[in-house]
Amino acid sequence: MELRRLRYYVAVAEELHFGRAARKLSVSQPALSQQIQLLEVEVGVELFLREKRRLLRKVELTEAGSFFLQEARKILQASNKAIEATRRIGLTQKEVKLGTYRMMIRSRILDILTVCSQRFPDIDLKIIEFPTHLAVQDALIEGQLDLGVSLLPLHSNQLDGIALKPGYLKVMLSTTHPLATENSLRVAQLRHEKWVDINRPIHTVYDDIERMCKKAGFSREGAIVQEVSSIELLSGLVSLGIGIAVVPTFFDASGIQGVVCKDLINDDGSPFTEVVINAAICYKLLNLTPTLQALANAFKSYT
Amino acid sequence: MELRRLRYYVAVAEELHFGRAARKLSVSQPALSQQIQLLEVEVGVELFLREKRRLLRKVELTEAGSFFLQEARKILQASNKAIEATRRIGLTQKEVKLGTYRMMIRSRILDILTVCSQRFPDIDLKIIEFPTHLAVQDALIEGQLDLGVSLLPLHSNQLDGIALKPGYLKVMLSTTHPLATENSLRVAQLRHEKWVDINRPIHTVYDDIERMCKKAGFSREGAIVQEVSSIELLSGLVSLGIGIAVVPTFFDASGIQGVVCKDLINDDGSPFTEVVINAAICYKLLNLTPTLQALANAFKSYT
DNA sequence: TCTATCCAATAAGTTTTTCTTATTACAAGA
DNA sequence: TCTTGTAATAAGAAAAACTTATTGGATAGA
Repeated sequence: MELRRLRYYVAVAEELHFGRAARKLSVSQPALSQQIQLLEVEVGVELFLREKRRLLRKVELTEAGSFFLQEARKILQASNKAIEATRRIGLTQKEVKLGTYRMMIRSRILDILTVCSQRFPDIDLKIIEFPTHLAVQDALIEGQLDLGVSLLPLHSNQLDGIALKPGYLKVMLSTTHPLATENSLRVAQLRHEKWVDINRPIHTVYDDIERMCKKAGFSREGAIVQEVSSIELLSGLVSLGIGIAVVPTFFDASGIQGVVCKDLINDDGSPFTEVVINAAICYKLLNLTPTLQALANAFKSYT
Repeated sequence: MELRRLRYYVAVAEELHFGRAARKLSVSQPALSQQIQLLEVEVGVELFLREKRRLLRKVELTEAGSFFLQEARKILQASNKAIEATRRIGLTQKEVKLGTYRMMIRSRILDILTVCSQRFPDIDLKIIEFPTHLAVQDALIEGQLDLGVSLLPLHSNQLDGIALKPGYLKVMLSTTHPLATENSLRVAQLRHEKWVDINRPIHTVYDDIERMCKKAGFSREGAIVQEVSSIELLSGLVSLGIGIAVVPTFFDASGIQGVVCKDLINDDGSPFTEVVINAAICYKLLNLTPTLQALANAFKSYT
């Protein structure tokens, strides 16, 4: 038997609904049905009342099923506890230095701190901020850091990393901007705008954006009225109506007063994915311990 | 975390030797090394003392490792107990009728009974013997049986089954036979022998064997001095020197006085696998419950 | 009673994970 | 130094799990 199946089983048994349980597990409904069937065969017993050709459409537990639910919960809990306790005993490294860069989104940093304190309570995570994502990579190579969040590509083969979900671009506008009523925007609709943006030296996709505009028949050259060093500052300028900006899709602007974000779309209405911002959790290969790897994995799945 | 990794871990931690543990688990050594590494990353801690570039080549547990071993044992035990107890509660069917055929090897039947009583102690397994493997299939269709062991192919699409390991042919000789000193035999070496065999109506590969002999330049026609109805009787005749016989490789003749078995090989020395005897655990699709499926799986992996 | 909707099961094909067979690298013993 | 034993690594094969699309049965509303 495998714990995956127990996790799936517990989800279905708690929801009593395959569709909902599947959503909760971020898995498709057929995958879930299959795994539950396999589990039933493994145990050799029907866990859900389904035999009656679903006369009542409700999913219900059999007697054996509800017993098994209790046991499954215990086993899952025991395995989590075992990992935690083992970690506590075996941690060689109590302090981990994680490098971030100025442009990095505050909410991501918060997420990371949260995950760490929950899943690795004995690790003391020190966040060290660098001016640019490249400075993070340098610091990793020089051994000043254990882990770093940076943008791809990595500029040394001493480094490696785990990619996070790729980010695309969205448009940030003042709520009073004429285009703020649109659902989504095509690049061409931005041709006569004033822009604000991040300082070129820190910028990883400046040229990509320029290329994107050229393709749509205009240029931002001369239309960029101000450059700043952080995305938070940028949103300030946008909210004041100084200009519009493009920001990564993973930047959450919902808490920021006076700005709205609009999806960028192609002419056919499909999402615009030509410009990609790839971030990763990276480390120096020589310094990679199981602990750091486990941490990196944990961050990956939560960001 | 997955239980597979825990099982692997316990094996290595008990053996303190990757190679031996791998053999015990019927898995290759690299697979085991990989899974253990993944487990270490998952837990975030080194479980084995390996970092020291193996100055002593011995595999040793870290402190965290031996704690984790205890926990892993507990979890595995709990999951086995959970399945057993759930089975006990949920079993809908206490009696299972399993059909076998006369030619079937006694030791296999014993294996099956053993597995059942160990893994499904609440099930009362009734063995019913039929004259031929075809009679087993008929009885399944008529609903007289829950499961059956039979030879492939299945003669109805109402039936399905799980194939067992394929069997090939080996030669059974009297210990006093001139060829009994050989290590292995080519078909052509048997051209002047007298034969005993199973009754044609029960025989599934009679024609295959005849074809095999023809290929080697002779025929058994006329050289078959007696036909019998069970493989045990057959070995009796062989031990008396009445003739030689071909039997399935999975037939264990080591307990039978006065006979030896020799592998059949091709001219190039490779094993002769042209004639295949395919057995399967089968069932009627309509009557298939999770319990029967679980039983069938259990038998499959033990035979 | 018909139609639309909801839901789990099934089917087919893809992706991910695990496993296998080399091969390597290192230590220890002859 | 050469051989042997052992675990780690690499690369490709096999198995397991997952995806989307479809089916079929059951309910609810027209």
